[in-house]
Amino acid sequence: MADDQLSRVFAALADPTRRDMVARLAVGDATVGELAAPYDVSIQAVSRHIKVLAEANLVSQTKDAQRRPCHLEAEVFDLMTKWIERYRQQAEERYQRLDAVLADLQSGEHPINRAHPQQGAASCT
Amino acid sequence: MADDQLSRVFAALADPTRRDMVARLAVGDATVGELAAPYDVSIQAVSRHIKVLAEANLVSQTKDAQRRPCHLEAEVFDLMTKWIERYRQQAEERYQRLDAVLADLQSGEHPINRAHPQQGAASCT
DNA sequence: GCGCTGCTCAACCAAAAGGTTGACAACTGT
DNA sequence: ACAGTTGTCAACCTTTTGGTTGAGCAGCGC
Repeated sequence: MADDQLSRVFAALADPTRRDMVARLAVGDATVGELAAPYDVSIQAVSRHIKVLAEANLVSQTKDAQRRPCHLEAEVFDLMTKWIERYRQQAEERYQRLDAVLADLQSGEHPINRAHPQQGAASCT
Repeated sequence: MADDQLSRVFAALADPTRRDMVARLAVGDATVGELAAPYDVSIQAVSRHIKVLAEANLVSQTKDAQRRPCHLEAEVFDLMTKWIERYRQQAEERYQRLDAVLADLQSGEHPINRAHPQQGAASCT
């Protein structure tokens, strides 16, 4: 995995166990032990999962005696959403442009030489 | 990596090279060779990156003579966005509920026994 | 002070990811 | 028909990941 923020976030969420933990933390903070309970892996393994989530800034841990309550940091989600939204929109726009071209062709105005705006030539703005 | 859809998508996007390819495909379809050009890895490596993206249903490939043009399938983004949105909202709601509790405490009405809706007890609906 | 609880660190292991090179399949164009 | 282009598959290697167990640190309660 590369060590940039976005890669860490995606990689952290690529594991179903970790996604599950995020889901649990969304309803309320929980200690390491509480988080570990539902799974039949060692508590050390869970501790490491949490570490991965923490390094992706998806959760933060505070101190409460021996306990280390975990808290979900929802802001990082924005980073992902922004990335996703960007390319989704771009792809959609491109799709609509394609539709326009096809419609144009149908109307028979410029019969040839417009169907292949090959790769990049279409990057308006 | 686990083999469920969501895991595959997140894992696929955890690699900056693959994210980069998605970005390029958002502006327009491209062949394997075209996609490989900017990177100084073998074309086989790129081919495999594409395979990963394809298995995550993020791209599809068609045939054009020897070429295999890649096309971005933006729909899968919805899957991620939905997952993210769900837990972001849940976390936000929880945050607001906490605010309400704090305000309640401030007003001095129920001074004790409401500050710890411990883990899960707060799961309304 | 001492033992228990809660968690993390370290060493180790198996499996997976990501890269390489070499072979080769499929299609083009002459 | 044959050479060249484009892409994939297979074998191999190294690094990372996710799990294990054992040791140990820190804080609480008695």
